[in-house]
Amino acid sequence: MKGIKKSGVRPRFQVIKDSICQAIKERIYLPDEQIPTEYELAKQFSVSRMTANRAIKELVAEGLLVRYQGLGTFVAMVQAESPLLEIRNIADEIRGRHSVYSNERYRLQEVKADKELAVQLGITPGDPVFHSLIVHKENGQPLQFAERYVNAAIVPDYVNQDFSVTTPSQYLSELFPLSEIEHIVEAILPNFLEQELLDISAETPCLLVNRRTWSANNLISYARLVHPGNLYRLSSRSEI
Amino acid sequence: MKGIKKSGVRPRFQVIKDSICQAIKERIYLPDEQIPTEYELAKQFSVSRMTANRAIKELVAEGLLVRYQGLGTFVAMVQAESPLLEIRNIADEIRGRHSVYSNERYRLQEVKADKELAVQLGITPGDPVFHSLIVHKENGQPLQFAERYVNAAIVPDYVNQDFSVTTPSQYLSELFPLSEIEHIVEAILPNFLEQELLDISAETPCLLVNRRTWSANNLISYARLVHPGNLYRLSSRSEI
DNA sequence: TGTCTATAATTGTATATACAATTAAAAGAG
DNA sequence: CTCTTTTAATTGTATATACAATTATAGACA
Repeated sequence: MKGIKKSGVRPRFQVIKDSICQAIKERIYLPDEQIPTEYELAKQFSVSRMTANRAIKELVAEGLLVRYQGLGTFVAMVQAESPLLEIRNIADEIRGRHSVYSNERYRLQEVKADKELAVQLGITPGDPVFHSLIVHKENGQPLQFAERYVNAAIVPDYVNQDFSVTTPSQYLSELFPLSEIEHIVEAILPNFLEQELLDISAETPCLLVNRRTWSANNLISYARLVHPGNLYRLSSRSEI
Repeated sequence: MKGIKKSGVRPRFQVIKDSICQAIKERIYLPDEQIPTEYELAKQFSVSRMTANRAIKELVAEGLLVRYQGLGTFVAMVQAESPLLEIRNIADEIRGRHSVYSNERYRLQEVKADKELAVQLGITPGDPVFHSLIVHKENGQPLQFAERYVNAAIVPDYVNQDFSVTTPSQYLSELFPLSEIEHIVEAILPNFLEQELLDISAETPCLLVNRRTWSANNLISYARLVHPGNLYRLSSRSEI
């Protein structure tokens, strides 16, 4: 009969994973410390480099390790520190609270990308982009300053749309189905325009959500969503 | 700085992943439908079976596909994108990799819960809690002000631990395996103590991560993690 | 008919090898 | 000394190959 030993045999890559996990847990490998290279692990466990590579690659995916090409593999600095956040459409969020949603649209025009914007959109400074600016309000109180830049080379007709009948995100999602989305959250103080439109003081800290969207590997848009810190939070609660 | 769209060549396994992703998205492959076998994909994309295997294995890890040995690979039934995004600290990218970690511990003592803390921990004002305060630093620069309150009624020995050999999170996670976790992120201006310990001005906006943890329906701890907004960001990037 | 068996299909694991890409450090040039 | 170039170390990707494990099914057999 074969197959009996199967239940007892752990795959070799799993043995390596377990060993590294335990070493991290027992603080034999400390945070940010370099662990043995693939070559060394392969020798140590008498496996091929590919098998050691698989073990490490999976641990990286699980967040226990980080690795840098040319440098090595290191124990992740912050274990289990990554929150899950829900970033929702602001209008839905406001309506979900049974509040009155409204907005004010301030601009929709073609501009030339400055240096920073060019970096964000992966284009060349001076390239044309479409710029729109909307302030979303809850019960008349400004809750989000939403500035969006769209790559004009990819979406040339964006500026000609009538966004009173459709919405920018609706228009974009139909023509350019979302393939990838990036959010970066940071804390800032509002600039003058943001102070004015959000009706807040210069000392009110704000949550800034930077959002970039891709469609079929094209970087379509970059949005800057500014929220007054005293009115808006990102939260999540999850079972493990 | 990379991490932006790889402009040059896309790895072959990535091309296969993209192709399958898109086919799922466009409902060319329907939920529960079998997709081509590794052998067929390898032939179709003119790659080795190992490369096709990698593409599929990663899509399985991402939840788009499920596979059964001996049967085949199928489109996952639940394509329900949770709006929850896993957000990770990208302090590494901001600071670069030449970092030396250190921390300073300021307190570990039993205190009585005030009204606000009692609300957070679901206890009665005056109940005992353990309070610890650590400032995490890299290259001597303060990066996180971490204030943690632990319910003393549930974890009575917390204050007696020697946290130079173990860590608070390690101790807690072993005795009280995490069952639920809540994060609330907001933007604040630092109070005087935070300014001092983080070595920032009163005008530096900060990201505050409020974290509460549960174990077996007991509210174990409440942590207040304050990060200077210019050094700390939360980021997520996900394929759809 | 019902049950066991062999087989084909498919995924799972493992190896040896090769070359590319990235990084830090050493070596060299001025 | 400073700047540039080269080199070594390490991870990233890719291939060809082999055999193991699992599953459904077709076929053999009683």
